[in-house]
Amino acid sequence: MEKPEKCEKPDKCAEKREAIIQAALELVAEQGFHGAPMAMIAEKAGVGAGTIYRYFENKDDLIRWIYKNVEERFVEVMMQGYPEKGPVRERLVHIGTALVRHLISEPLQLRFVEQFHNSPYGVDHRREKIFGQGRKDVISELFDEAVAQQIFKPLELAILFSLFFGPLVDICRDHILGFVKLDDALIEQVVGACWDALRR
Amino acid sequence: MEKPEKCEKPDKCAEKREAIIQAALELVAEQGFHGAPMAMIAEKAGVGAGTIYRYFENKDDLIRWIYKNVEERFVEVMMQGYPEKGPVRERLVHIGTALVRHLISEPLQLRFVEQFHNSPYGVDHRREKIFGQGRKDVISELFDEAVAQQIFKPLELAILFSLFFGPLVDICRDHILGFVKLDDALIEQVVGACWDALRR
Amino acid sequence: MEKPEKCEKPDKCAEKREAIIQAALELVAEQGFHGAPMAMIAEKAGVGAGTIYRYFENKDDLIRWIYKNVEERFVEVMMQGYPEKGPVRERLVHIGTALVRHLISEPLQLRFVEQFHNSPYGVDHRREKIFGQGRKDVISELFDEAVAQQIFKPLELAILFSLFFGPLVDICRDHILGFVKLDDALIEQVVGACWDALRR
Amino acid sequence: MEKPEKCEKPDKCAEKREAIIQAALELVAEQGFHGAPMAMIAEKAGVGAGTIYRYFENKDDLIRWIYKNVEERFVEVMMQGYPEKGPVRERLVHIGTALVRHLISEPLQLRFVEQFHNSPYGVDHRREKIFGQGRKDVISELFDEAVAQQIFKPLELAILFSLFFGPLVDICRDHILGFVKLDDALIEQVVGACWDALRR
DNA sequence: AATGAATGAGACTTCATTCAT
DNA sequence: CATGAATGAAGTCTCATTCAT
Repeated sequence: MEKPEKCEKPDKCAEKREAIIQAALELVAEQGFHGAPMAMIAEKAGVGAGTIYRYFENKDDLIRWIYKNVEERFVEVMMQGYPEKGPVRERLVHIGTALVRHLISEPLQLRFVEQFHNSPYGVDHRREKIFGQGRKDVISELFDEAVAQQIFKPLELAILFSLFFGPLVDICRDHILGFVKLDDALIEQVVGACWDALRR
Repeated sequence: MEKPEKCEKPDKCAEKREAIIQAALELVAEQGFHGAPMAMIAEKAGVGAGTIYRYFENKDDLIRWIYKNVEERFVEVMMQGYPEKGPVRERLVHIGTALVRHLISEPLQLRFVEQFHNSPYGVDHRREKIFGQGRKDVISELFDEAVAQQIFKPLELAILFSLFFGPLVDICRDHILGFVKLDDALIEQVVGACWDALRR
Repeated sequence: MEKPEKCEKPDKCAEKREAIIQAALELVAEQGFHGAPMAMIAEKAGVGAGTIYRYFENKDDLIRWIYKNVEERFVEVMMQGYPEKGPVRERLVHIGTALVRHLISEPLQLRFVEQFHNSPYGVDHRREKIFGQGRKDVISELFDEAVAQQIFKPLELAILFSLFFGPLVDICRDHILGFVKLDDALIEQVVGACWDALRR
Repeated sequence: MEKPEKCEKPDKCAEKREAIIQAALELVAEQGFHGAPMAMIAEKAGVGAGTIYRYFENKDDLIRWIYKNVEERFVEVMMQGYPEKGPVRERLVHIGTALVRHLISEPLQLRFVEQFHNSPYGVDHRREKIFGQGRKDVISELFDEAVAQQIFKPLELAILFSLFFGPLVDICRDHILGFVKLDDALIEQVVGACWDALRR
């Protein structure tokens, strides 16, 4: 992930960039898009309003960039300690558990992603994700493999993803909002339930 | 679906009300809240800008009213032909199938509801829904019963709901956006998968 | 004061007219012009919004008509029991006392008049009053006479009026708003003070 | 007359602020509140519509700020050259004369204040002025002293103020509107008349 | 490179007035 | 005649973006 703008003092610049991103992330996560005007983001980041435009073309660009980063972070987390050689179930449980643990430890990221999905760009993004499958990622490969081995139900990838990730994200949201209280045991049960949905 | 405003000429009034509701529903569903200014709603409905305010106190009121109605419609649909005396699985499959059929036949309603959930009122609404369980509805009762009979996993209602309804809604969205193509056979499979997630 | 609109059922019409006038008077007096929209006046008067326009050309016309009536009422009150043959002081005290008594017994009329004086028409009205002295009224004659007899200071009528009526109206307003408490004795003192201002 | 908003370039900012204040003062004075929409104020001030909101939170804030300043200016003017040690009559005449001279030289300020007094805030302001007499000002002290020395009639402060200031303001308004023509001699006579109203 | 004051399009809402019923 | 639903111009205020410093 290269920095889209050149900068002579990398440290200083990276700092400001990060401050802007963090401020925008927090505001959008906590107040929604409509509660995150550029002026407020700038103030919270401790920079001038015009400065944001030196790092991002416009508000959309900023938002999209944050989304991309957060999503990549999700993948990183799921790949950390991924038992590449383990059986399908172990690999899937690892992914689900890692994701849930991350989401509830980074509530702002989850809330941001949810805000993003409902917006003009949300749909575009998902379209690109599903159809622009240029590069098969590890998770897609796992699902494909499980289908091929007749461990999973013979369904399209998009559907399998919804069956597995949909409930996990919903339940994490409920945890963050205080509607349910996840602990290690419960996480295991929930991930297990999602596994059941996929299993033949 | 009662008419909250008095009106001397029910026909004419109901027409305009419906036109406003339909216009707002479409615009919000297709463009998001941010793409549905009151002036545009009025124009699409073929009424003057001020006319909306004869039927709804303000924009929030309009949006909430639509949401409430759409949600009630969802429940109605799920309850239509509900096999009250049938086994748990049959009842659950009926609910899931009916919901999916309705959602993909009324794509605007689904998109609207998704937009609504991300907004200042979205969270409040869910909170009230989960904690203000004054009146147990038929669906909650079904789930409670299935847990008591040890047919479902022993999990909280909120979690069971996420496991069952979360993927269904996600997949319907993907169908609407053209990412997957649901037919009767596929619907059955998907609902079956969600059942598997709940089953002990 | 003829009724500007013809009407076949004088009773019914007069009733509606009065209701409209009373409603407008109250609303303007209590909430100011900005708190008295036509729709609210109509509702308070128990008539349709459009009905007002059968009796008055527009809002300005309504307001002006009320003002004219209220002002005429003031004159009537001051002329009631007016000691035409009495000495100047007695006549003036009668006028002042009668006015004060009326104003504090009809707070709405006072408040309305004050609202009226500050408005686009307020100035026009005063201009006409001062320069369009076509018909000398009794009060102007009294002041002229008092000046001629060298009882009053040799000042213009407009100034003498301000010296006498200005404080009286102000003090009545303060009474209505609860800032001072007028009783018969105090009224006498205040009118006496205003007399002192005029006296040579 | 402190600047309530911070600004890095005092000169430029103060200029715009002043332009906005002057524009609002003129429009309100000449056309009333109803004739002074924010867009018109902005245009007259030669700034963008949104700019006003960098200096004032909202329209009320702008109006109140102007009023406060104008009122303070009135007090300043009356206190300039105030003969603190002189006899009561001299002090009072100074106050009255200074006020009248100022009002007729700054007709916009007088008209503005009169507009202000008739408005939702007008009454509140007067109430606070009369009852919230936390800090006795010089003028109140003068009146209190004159009552104590039995120079003035034994009346409440609010009444004495109405007797003295009421006619002065009214007459200044008439001068501004061209109904009377004040000169030094006439001012002296009028102030003298108001003194007579107070004197025992 | 950074700032933040300035901008003005556009959002929501109100209300005097009209006109079909 | 009376009604009140409908209208749309106009009001207040917000905010993404620009640009002089």
